[in-house]
Amino acid sequence: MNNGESDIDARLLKPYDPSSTENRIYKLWEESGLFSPDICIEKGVTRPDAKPFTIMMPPPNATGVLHMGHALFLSIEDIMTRYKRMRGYKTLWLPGTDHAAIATQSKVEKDIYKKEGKSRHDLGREELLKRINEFVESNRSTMQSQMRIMGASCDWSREAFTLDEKRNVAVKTMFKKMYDDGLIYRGNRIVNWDPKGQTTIADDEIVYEERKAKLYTFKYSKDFPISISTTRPETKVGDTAVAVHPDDPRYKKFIGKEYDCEFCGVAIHIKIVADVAVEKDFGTGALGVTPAHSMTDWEIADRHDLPRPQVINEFAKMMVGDESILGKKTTEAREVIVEWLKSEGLLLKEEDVSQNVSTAERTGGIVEPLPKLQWFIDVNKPIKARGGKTLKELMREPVEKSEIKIIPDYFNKTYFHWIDNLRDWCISRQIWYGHRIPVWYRGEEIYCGTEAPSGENWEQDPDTLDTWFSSSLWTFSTLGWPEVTKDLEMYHSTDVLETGYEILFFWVARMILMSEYALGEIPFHTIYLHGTVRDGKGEKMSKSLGNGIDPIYIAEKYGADAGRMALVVGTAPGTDSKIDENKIKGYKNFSNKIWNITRFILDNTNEKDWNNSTKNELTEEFVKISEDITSDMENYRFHLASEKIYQYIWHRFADEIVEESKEILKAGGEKGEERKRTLATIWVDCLKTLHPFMPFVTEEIWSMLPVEDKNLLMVTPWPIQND
RNA sequence: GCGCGGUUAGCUCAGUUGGUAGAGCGUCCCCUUGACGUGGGGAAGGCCACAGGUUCGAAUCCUGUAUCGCGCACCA
Repeated sequence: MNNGESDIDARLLKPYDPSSTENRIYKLWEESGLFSPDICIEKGVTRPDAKPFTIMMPPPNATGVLHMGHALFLSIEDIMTRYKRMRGYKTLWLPGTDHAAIATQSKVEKDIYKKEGKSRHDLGREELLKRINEFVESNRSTMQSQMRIMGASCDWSREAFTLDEKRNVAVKTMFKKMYDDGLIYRGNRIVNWDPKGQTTIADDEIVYEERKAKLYTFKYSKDFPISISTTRPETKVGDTAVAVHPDDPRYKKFIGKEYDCEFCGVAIHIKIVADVAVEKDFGTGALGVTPAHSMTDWEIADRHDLPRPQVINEFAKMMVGDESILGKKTTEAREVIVEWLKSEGLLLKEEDVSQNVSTAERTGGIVEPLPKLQWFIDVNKPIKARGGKTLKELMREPVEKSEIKIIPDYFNKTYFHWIDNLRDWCISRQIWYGHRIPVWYRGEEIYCGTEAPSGENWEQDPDTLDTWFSSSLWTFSTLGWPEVTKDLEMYHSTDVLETGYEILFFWVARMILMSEYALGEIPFHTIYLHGTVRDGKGEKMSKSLGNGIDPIYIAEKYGADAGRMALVVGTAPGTDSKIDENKIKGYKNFSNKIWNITRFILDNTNEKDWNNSTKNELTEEFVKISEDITSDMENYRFHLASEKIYQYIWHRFADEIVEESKEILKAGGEKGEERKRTLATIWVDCLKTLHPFMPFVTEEIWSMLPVEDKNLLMVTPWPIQND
């Protein structure tokens, strides 16, 4: 080569090959220990008094392998982490996985049933849990190796699992604390019951499906004065009232009256009540109130002190009536009752309507609202230790006061809207996989504690906790709480919570709740919400659709660097994106481009050029760009920062500066010497700036540069060190 | 029903505090130039959904309309 002054690394003579590079580089990083902030201090790359920067990884569900959505969040969080680490922060990105109680158990149950034809009851609690644990362990290690493939620079030494022993201590401690404060109570209340999964589910675990249904209009009996409409006549055997709007002139005269009816062989007692929840214009303007099997009716019953007989059981079968309906499925009973109405001449109208049917997200079962004895968290009870504020207020205030900033900010409104509609949180689940409720019973006695009570004949509550209970403790349970550890003091409150907007409520809001309640501080000051990664057609990628693109396949084919860039460039926070293999290919080409830029510069420079940085128009131009990019990084505009460095490197540095350098270098002389130093100076800073986005190829190139006293690029200071 | 968001080049999308529009991919033409053909040079292509308003000036702010998407609530 022209000067022959430096020996080019043999690797550079071939096109860049990510597959032979990335694994090796990751090993290098991991073996250096520098993902851990402690080691960074030990090795002198971070000052002991540096400010901490902390991200808790949203733990992926232990149900499967990583998909593109995970690849997106891993990329964004790794970008933030690497950037802050290079800025000198005591940087902690703590990884973990979520046991995802219902999702995991139902997956394993399904698999076992398919393979062995056995139900969980055939296996028993112990055996099922053993199987689930095996399944989870194997998934966890798969996911961990996948995160390594993506280049995640997280601190594996602190890795956590929402169902490990330490997290179990945190869960039990929190439960007891809330129980003692009267925030957790056991109550017989209406819940969403999934007859298929045989468990309660949260409001957020319901998926509405639009279906066709028939709306029947009828009277309970011939002498009943008001007709009502329903799509579920079978529930009417559980009616205790008819509600009308207080201002409805048609029904005013009936308010307060009571009637005894014989409805399909069941004696019912109906009181006419006035309630503003009733819409005058819907149906007949009169609502048959079934307190035990409808959420809104339950609330009406609260307001009017109505009895709430349960007429449908946990298997969605009728509990009352004669042999014509007793024990029958609700759908069968419906037909019987409709026939009865017809034969009695009570049916006035039958019309086709479409309605939203509540189904369980995980099992697809039709949700049957039922009264059940369950554990709840009271979100409206004033808490003495928190100045009489309620949990709702504790969730609302930090966002209201901008102590917590949501990016993009239009999610603030969604957040407040959700809080306003929030009801008490049902936290008990009738499944086996999860944190067991730390409550024991003996006759009438009840005991709540982190350990079983002493004495004979105590029986622990068989239920487990909603998986979100344990994940809501994530920002501090990962740091050792309830123990006051050094980590907890150093890294909590954390800095950024990066996650998908779809779990703003399930998870993010509840972390705010728990942190404010237990520690009296915010769990993080910034919430960065990313969108959903969709396929080329704009459909949500899912296993059931079979349209998922495996990020590992992408990493193998194009390199993790290319995949990361494709996911990040131009993807504004909060907006959905489509994955496009062509785009990824483009960034693979970019990897090769910077590979060859390096070859050109190394070909034309000497060791001294790399250790004698210079300052001139070109270097100053890059400083400006670098400052601009730094400002983007500080303001979470990674989609712009990544694009800018890409633009600069390819279309300014390579296309123009390198091109014009060919002439200048040929001419030689002092100008040529200065140009060599310029190229080296700018290129060093380009690699640093690009490193958070494309860590592998930049680290690999860095290792080949004749820069003196260099450390790994991942801990080399960022070009701009002031904000 | 309530709320939120999108509507910008053929496609996918950026556009930070208002200063008459950008990228990637695609298309067309040219270039076997010593870093790279996974490349280089050039070109075409947009009344920034529509209608008003504020402003010296609007893709950007305000009002309304259309349309697509999402969230919540829910019809008993």
